[in-house]
Amino acid sequence: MDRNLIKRFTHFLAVVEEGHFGRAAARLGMSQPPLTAQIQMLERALGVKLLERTRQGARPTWEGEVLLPAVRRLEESALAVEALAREVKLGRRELVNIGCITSAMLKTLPPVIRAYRKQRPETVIAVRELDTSDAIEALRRGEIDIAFARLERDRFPIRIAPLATDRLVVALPDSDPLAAEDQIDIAALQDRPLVMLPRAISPAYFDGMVAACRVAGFAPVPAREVNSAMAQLALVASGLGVALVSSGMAMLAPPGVAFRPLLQRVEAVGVAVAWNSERENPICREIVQIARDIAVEQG
Amino acid sequence: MDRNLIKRFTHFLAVVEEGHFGRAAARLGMSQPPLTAQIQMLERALGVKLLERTRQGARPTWEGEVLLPAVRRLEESALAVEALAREVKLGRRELVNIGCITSAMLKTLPPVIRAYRKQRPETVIAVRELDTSDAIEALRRGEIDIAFARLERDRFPIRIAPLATDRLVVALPDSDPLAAEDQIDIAALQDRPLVMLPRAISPAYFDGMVAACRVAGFAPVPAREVNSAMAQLALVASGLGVALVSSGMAMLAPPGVAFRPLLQRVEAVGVAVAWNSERENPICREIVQIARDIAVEQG
DNA sequence: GCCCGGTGATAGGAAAATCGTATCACCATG
DNA sequence: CATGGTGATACGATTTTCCTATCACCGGGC
Repeated sequence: MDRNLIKRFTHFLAVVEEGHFGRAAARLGMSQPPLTAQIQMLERALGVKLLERTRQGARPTWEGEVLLPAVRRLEESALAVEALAREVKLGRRELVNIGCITSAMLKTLPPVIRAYRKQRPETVIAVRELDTSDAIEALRRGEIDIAFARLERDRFPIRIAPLATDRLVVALPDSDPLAAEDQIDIAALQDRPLVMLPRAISPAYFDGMVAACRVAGFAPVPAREVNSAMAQLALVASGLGVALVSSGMAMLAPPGVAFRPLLQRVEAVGVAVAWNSERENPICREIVQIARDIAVEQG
Repeated sequence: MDRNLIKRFTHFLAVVEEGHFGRAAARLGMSQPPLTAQIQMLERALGVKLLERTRQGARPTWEGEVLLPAVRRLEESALAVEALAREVKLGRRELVNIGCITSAMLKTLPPVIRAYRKQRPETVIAVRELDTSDAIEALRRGEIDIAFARLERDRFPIRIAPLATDRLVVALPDSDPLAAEDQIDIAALQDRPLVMLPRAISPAYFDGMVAACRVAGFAPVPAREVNSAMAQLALVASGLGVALVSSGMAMLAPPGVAFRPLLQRVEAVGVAVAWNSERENPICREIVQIARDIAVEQG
């Protein structure tokens, strides 16, 4: 990747938003001619014209329009990093806040909450659905006290207790020929478009899935990326691809989707309960213990 | 924003992933000393030490760990822009970004996508799960082209086409005595703790539910608020309360939860397809038309 | 038709950023 | 003690980015 292009994409966005090279330059704190030069360099590097220039200013070409949403997300990611860095520099809760990934929401969490509630009926329990990476971050910042997420090791100050191993299963459109089989050889997915979650959302899921495909001799080709496990299932139901998902998702019975186990028993990183050791308190300890006990009972 | 920092964040990520300045430099196609310099400039600019240096290489500090997920998202955004630019250059693809609320994810969206795909197999469809308020924002900013959300009227520049009416149903723990009934009088919920979504997430759902309870002579007491429909169901399954949810959620068939219709037919704001009239394009028009046609067929 | 003003593009040079090679400082290991 | 591996420092070269000044083009008004 040519990293010098990254900044230029944000310049492109400024011009689109201002619709005018001069005003965009002012906003970026520079003069107009070098901004023109940067946009032209970007266009040359991509081999695509991104802006139509008129006397009334500039507006995106069709190609520019297609790129725009992704460029916006890049800008927002950069702003998010910047904002987070500011907060980290400054360094700073109640009740028990639990974060939980989608696939643990209906399988792992309810029995834990039921048991905890028997012991501590007066504690307020708040639950948020979060993906693994957001859950880790929320633990660090003290926004949640406990997380149920797909993690395999401690990372100071986050401590974990593994609750279960997990397996990957195939989610298919129920009209798919492969759905007629009881089990599916992972190699059969070689040329199939895969609906995947980005690595950032759940690194363990992503790495486990990539590793399993590689062992079978191919690199998974992401046909689509989506931002949630539910969206993954929706695209499968829409016929846009198949997905390797955790077995926890098979507890849902969404119409249009068939779940099939893999012929190869592909272990995935299971759900663990996690907490921030710097913010450990009796409630945390109790919930963690309950989660462990239940995991042992369930084998 | 200091745009020169963006590239350096991606350098930081490479060092973390390699755990070694030398190997990270090789991966980035540069030599080690300037990489060291770039990281130090980044640390100085942020006023935060991001990496501990040891003889065995480098690993992130606590602060570095906190920033890491956001930096990963930045890197992936950049890769996504690059990948999309490549596709745009080849002129092969059009991209349509769709946002969809959870309850429409498996009921409304798949048939629309299936139909559209028959007409335009070369169009790339990207789907994101968003709640109603986020979907409106994303439409305004042009991050998505189409949204399926719970809306009842236009709000310039957002235009909508209603697709369906909807009804509220009761979600109960399946062991609940009330689950034995075929239909439930809403008044029976008067003293039951309700698991609710905040108004901000879906104003239409909230207002419809509050209105129905008031007609029955009581104000709903939110025992719990959660951030997603999935978390709502998880708390019901955990025995922490009951919920009034849209009938679309019953399609998930989650374990531990029973869905029962209300005795009173309580209409709720249904799912509508929405688009930004300032960014209207042929693809939007086609998808909106397909969604309408399907809604009419389904009655 | 002519003039004017607004827009982005071009030109040339200066400044800043980024880079490379060479070397250093430190530390663990044998 | 010698060696090797790591990141840091030093210095100079190269590349990138920037600025001011000016140009080319075009539409609108008179």
